[in-house]
Amino acid sequence: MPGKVIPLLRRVPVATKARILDTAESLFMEHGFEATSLRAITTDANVNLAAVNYHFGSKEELFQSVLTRRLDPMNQQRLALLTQFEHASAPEPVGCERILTALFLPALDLARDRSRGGDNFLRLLGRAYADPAPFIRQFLSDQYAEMIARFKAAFGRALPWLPKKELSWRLHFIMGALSYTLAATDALKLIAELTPRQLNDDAALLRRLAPFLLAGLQSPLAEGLESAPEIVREPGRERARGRPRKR
Amino acid sequence: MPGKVIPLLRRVPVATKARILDTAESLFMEHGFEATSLRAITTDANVNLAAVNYHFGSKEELFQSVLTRRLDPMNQQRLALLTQFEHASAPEPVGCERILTALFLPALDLARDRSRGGDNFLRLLGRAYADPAPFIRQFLSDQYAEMIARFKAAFGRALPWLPKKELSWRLHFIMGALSYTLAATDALKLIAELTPRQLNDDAALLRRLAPFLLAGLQSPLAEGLESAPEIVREPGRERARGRPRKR
DNA sequence: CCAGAATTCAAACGAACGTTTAAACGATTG
DNA sequence: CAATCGTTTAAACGTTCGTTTGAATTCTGG
Repeated sequence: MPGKVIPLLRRVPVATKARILDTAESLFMEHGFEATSLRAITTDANVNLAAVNYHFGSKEELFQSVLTRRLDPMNQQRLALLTQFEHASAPEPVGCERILTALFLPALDLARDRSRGGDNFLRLLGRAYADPAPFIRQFLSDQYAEMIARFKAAFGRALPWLPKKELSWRLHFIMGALSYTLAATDALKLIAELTPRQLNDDAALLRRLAPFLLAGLQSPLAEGLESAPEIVREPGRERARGRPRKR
Repeated sequence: MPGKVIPLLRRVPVATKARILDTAESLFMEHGFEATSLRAITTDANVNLAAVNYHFGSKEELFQSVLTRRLDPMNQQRLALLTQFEHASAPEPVGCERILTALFLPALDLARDRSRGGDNFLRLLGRAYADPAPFIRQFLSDQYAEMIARFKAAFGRALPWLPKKELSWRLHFIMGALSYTLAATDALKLIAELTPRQLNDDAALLRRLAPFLLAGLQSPLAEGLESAPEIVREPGRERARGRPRKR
């Protein structure tokens, strides 16, 4: 085992590495981590099978590289934007809407940019969130830790009346809705009569999602669900209370 | 190929099938579909390796059986509850809150019932939503089609001022937040200082989620995100506009 | 221009996968 | 009891997987 090599600036290998990253991003997006083989990636990228292990070490490290390449700059943008807003509104705390904007805008920006993976990458990211593989969960936690902490603090200042615990919940819901919405755009076509173009337009999607989540975030504290009136256990059997249905 | 056999009521085989289902549910929950091998399932269930193919036909059909066993009754409960509410409030349309209750209560009921898989199953379901495998997506679409249509119509009557398209989006967000929240409860521990007990209590989770989504659902129509003030491309570099920060 | 490092390449490795097979088993039935 | 049918069993099948190897090749610095 000769150890990992740090390639200086050369011509060809850069192209190989980049081609692997692009192809891997596309295939991971389409089939998920487990179901995407290194052979499929290297074949599509027109590189040798061993190239992945040579340049990245392992399949897992390749996956992390695919994520980091886009995720790291995006989270940096989010933090920079939040900082910018904080300076602008100081000493007043930044409003919820602008915090949400700082969270969503970089994602929206990425979704629009085809040269940075466009919609595909965000979908891959959304799926990674729900992936059971421990190395993926650990990786995402590390990548997100700083950003989440900063945004949580900002929300806390914007919603001072909200208990810390409740804020945690709501932030959890926001990240969940964001991730899922990006990941599963084609799973629930049945919900919408949206045109296919609209369904794949993550930018429009994010613009719709933000006000929805803003309302939930700012909603007053409420008590829980009403208790069950009576759970009907037998499926299909419709109890004919009140006027019976004809036929 | 002697064709699939319909087992009449016998003693032992029922136990085998049930043991496979229970074990598969647990393992699929923990590692996902692809990463769970039939060998792991059959070993843990103390049955022969060939038992899965004998009783279910294939690994995919086993997975569908695992889902159907819980999902079908739950969706039937949802529909029955909605029907019940509709009868109770007729001729007035059912309010949003009660529709949401009809959607969440059966899930909450399932989460509480350890004998029906408890939290585990809902987490498995949430992950299935984001799974790229076509057979899973197709299966979920079929299973959910009727229920989604009924609930969408109900929401449409409760929110008559909302354009159909906007309603589709919001319903999409609701299902997304619900699925993701159930699936990824341990992925984002960093968001919350919730005790581990609370994190695994899907019932409490659903009770928190419902009011949050209700607020978003009922929110007035809004225009999109504010346009970008300026995306900062360089990470880390903080531009000192306005008063410069000390230090 | 040549020594040496970096990269590519074809081939193979061992392990794990889902599925199939054919025989053995065990309870039910005529 | 013998025949039968559903079930279980152990073994094997053919594939595919991620990774490793060692030689060939390409590029680079002195």
